[in-house]
Amino acid sequence: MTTSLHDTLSGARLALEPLEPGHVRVYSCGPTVYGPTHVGNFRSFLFADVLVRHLRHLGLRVTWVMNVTDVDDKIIRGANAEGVPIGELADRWLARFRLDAAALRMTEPDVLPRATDHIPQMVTLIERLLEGGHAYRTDDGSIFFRIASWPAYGRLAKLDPEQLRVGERVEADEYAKDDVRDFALWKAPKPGEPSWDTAIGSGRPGWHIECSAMSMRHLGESFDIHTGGVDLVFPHHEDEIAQSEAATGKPFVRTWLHCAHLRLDGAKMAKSSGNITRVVELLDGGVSPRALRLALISVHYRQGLDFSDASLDAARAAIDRLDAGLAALRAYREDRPDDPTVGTIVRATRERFDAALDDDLNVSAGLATVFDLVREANRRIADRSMSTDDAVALVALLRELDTVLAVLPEEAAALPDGASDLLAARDAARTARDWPESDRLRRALLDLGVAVEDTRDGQRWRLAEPVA
RNA sequence: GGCGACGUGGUGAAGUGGUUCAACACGGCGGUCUGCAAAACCGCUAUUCACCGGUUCGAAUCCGGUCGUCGCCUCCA
Repeated sequence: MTTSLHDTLSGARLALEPLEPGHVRVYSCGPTVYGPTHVGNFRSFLFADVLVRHLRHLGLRVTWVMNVTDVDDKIIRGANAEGVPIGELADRWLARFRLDAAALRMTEPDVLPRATDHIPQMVTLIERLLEGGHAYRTDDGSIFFRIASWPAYGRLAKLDPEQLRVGERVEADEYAKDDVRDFALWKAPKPGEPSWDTAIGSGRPGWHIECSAMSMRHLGESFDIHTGGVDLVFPHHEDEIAQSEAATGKPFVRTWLHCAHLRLDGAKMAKSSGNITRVVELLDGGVSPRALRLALISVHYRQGLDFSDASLDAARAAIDRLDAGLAALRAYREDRPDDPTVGTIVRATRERFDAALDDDLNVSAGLATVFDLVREANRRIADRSMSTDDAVALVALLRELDTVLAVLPEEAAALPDGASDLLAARDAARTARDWPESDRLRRALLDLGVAVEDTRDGQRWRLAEPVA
């Protein structure tokens, strides 16, 4: 069994062979913290999350680094508008990002490095580029990468450097560039902008250099996997490759993974076009975080995804089915010999699931195995053909697979205050065949967020999710 | 203008040459179970994979063309 992933640079499916056997190093382009993160951003983060979770489920060690861009034009503009330092604005939105990430059950990255904490590493990298003749300084003190010095430029994005259309808006301080296509490594200080005094002069970093500096710092000059949204292919990742490999002379990244866009009303969801849905708005609006997570991960990452209320509703319904199946398994009691087919199902399901994820993260196919498992479990519950221990084994498998998907309810879900008394009272009412009281208590429990269902094993409950 | 991706049922969406190739989920219809409800289970819901032509014993899957949708070439996950 081999994990294979679609690499953007080669355009081919590559078997995952970590540079250090058994240890995979992953870098993901994270948020720019100048405002609330939208669901499109999180599609990109969550696909990396699923990748990391899957590799760990396979038993591999993974070091996952996700950068935080805390200095750029938009942050500076936002901070100036509020009259606060950029650090204050960045801290505020980084905190919000962490809340969103936790709600969506994104794995905590091993390192969440901030650009402003890595100025020395960026400076060192720029010095190496200057020494190697790959960068030059302009009259105002800015430093640019010389694209003409790097013949491989354009390989990732499949763009011919000669054909690059030059943007109409050229900033005044960039007129001094040798070539309009050259990109900024270091920007000379300007009034109203933060600036650092360094060995290469005063100023602030360009956008791309931070990812090269931080990934090298935390993962080494060559590492296994780099992820991001497709819109980062050019120029961001193209520039990262050029500046990194020009500085080190080593291959930068083994496998480039890019996820397709989320679409809203048929068009790409992007801050610049205004058609965005923010995670915090959905959560505040009562959308189930688990349904949102499922909606964002259930479509293959290289496939465009239409985000809508309907897709959330469908995800919510799918979550309900999983919850109900899990609750039914946990409530199941039958004193009988074990069902010999259960062990077979457990092994086959795990194998199919891992194979699906190994196949370029085919989450849809992986989910299909989970739902097949739920149906098999429900069948055995319905005809009472398995033992209590069999049900326990199936719950354990669901929990195991959910270490990758992370959509099942919390293991230690606690009953709201007073609910257990109501459940006991309802149980007594049912024994007395007092149906009006039983129905009244069922409604009362639902008001507390506890859904009760009656079965041969007595009543069983599960926590109702908020409406999606 | 250059480059690239995609087009599967009522909906979302797997599948990329042949043993269930049309998975899985949502929705709908019928049935079983049940004090009621819910959940669940069973059956039905695409003889067909944008359209046309070709390759092949055989294609949703490969090739060519047509139409359509989207993305990148500029900040952007």
